[in-house]
Amino acid sequence: MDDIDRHIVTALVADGRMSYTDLGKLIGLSTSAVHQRVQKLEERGVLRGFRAVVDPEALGLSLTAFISVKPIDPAAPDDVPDRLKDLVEVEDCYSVAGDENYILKVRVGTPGELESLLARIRTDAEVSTRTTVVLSTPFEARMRGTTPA
Amino acid sequence: MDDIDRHIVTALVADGRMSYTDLGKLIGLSTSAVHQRVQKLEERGVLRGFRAVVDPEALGLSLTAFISVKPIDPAAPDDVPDRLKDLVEVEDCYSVAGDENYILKVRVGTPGELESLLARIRTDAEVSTRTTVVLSTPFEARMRGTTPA
DNA sequence: GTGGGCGCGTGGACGATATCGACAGGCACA
DNA sequence: TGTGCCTGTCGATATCGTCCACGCGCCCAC
Repeated sequence: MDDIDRHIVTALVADGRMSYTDLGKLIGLSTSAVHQRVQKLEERGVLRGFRAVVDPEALGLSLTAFISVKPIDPAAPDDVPDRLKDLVEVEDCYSVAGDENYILKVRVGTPGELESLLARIRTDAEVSTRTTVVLSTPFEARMRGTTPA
Repeated sequence: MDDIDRHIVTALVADGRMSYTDLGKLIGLSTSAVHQRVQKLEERGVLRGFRAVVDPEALGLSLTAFISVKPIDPAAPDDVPDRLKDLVEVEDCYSVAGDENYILKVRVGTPGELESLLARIRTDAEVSTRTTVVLSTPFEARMRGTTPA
């Protein structure tokens, strides 16, 4: 994991479809060399994969919210993530320190869908919830590939 | 935006480097046809781009936190996102309804870095902060491409 | 009914790219 | 001074992206 690797990672975060040829020219290495490095970065788990970035609005998911979650029975075994993983509306699930146990980020289309999602979360995971609705998203999913430029 | 488009989007979210040839076979269309559709999806902004997914730990960013932010002077003009956009540690910035004005997601390497980041946020944006540290991440950045399977 | 325009998909051809193997240089270590 | 390892270059080949011409079905005007 040297500077060249960091440079590669940065470039691929910016453009995941960049060809190895272009990548090589960009960082001053042959096509094969960058190819080998990318493969090793994937093997080591540094690069987890490549994915398309989709506009949630275009999919009709115009309402984003954070839901803080706390078990109703603190003594019960904690398998909240397991119980929530089938709810496709739940995009992120973080276990956190603090008053609540988990923070979820969810995306739905309408307030009505949010309401029924909350009901499902409460019953499926046996938790109480505190919801914060997102009004706008100044920026999101920025990634510093460790190389500032 | 029909079922075929949704299918394409789903496939590209799962694997952003899938070749047009494979994509065509997968959804039962010729290479050229999927190529045209993907281009239009990009033009329409449904597909915002392609990026590599990086393991933050591999970059030495092992500490994630949410920071809720509230202006010290509620009467001051609200340009918090502008003031924070240069802090590369801030990955997401959401304007939210509720007691606080913004929720930030940040990634740093150490508690010490979090401390100095908080100081910078407070002075740069003239806000008070409430920080929730992430202990673990059961899942993150899931994407429903609208096609359940 | 007929003809034109249009959106969408197909198939082929060409150049570019990914991918693999063989080989060369630098470096640490014995 | 070898020896092994890592890393990069180079070249060959199959595959892929990209572009173009064509065909089909649909809608609408006349």
